Amino acid sequence: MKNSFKLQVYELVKKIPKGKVMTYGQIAVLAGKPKAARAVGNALHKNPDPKKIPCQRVVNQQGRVAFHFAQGGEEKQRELLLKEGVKFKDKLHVILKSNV
DNA sequence: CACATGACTATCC
DNA sequence: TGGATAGCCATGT
Repeated sequence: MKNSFKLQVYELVKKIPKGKVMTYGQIAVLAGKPKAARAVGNALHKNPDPKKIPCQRVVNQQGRVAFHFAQGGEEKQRELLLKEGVKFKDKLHVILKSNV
């Protein structure tokens, strides 16, 4: 296994542009498995390179951030994302799309 | 190889 | 609208 599904997830996550966030489902689709959102989260859960993988830019369908389990400073990451241009609806909820 | 686990999503009540 | 349940997929033991 050289190109495991999770490896693709890492690549996709690392390719997330600054000031933007991706949902697990979206990443799963890009990886080729629209239903593998769980596997995506699992892949990030292993997170071999949390310093290189902006898992904080990866949120769930609700827009809820997941870095609660990531590098440990959720508030710090929140400010970091805010600096990048990511707007937060709430402390743990980012604005994915203005779908009102 | 089979079972158990997990940072999800969609559907139902 | 919100909580609970079921379904799907990959990884690790």
